[in-house]
Amino acid sequence: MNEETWEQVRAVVASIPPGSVLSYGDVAEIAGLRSARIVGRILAEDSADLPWHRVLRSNGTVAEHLRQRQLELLRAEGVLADGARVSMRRYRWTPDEEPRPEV
DNA sequence: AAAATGACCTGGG
DNA sequence: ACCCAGGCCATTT
Repeated sequence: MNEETWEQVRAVVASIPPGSVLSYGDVAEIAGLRSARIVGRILAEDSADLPWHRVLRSNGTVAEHLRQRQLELLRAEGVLADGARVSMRRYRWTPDEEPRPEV
């Protein structure tokens, strides 16, 4: 894993504002990578000082072993999950977006 | 060197 | 909702 992409990915994740989320694939795309797996791998390795909970699967679910923790952290900033699934429609972040329309 | 393993994604039936 | 196939790619067996 080269140093550069590692920092790229971290920078992208760090830039996600509270109350919004991105998928692993989104992060990969923004960071200029071709694989979402790499993003997951980097976060798995070291996510200590990042808002890692704002990154989830493209379908709004999260990995089993993180489910409790991640949804709780998201709930704390206003991102509500319907059961095990977060609505990407509502919370997905795009850098230029305006206030989201209701439901 | 070859195969398995992930905090993954997309498209199809 | 379900299952499956194929793509993805660094790291570890």
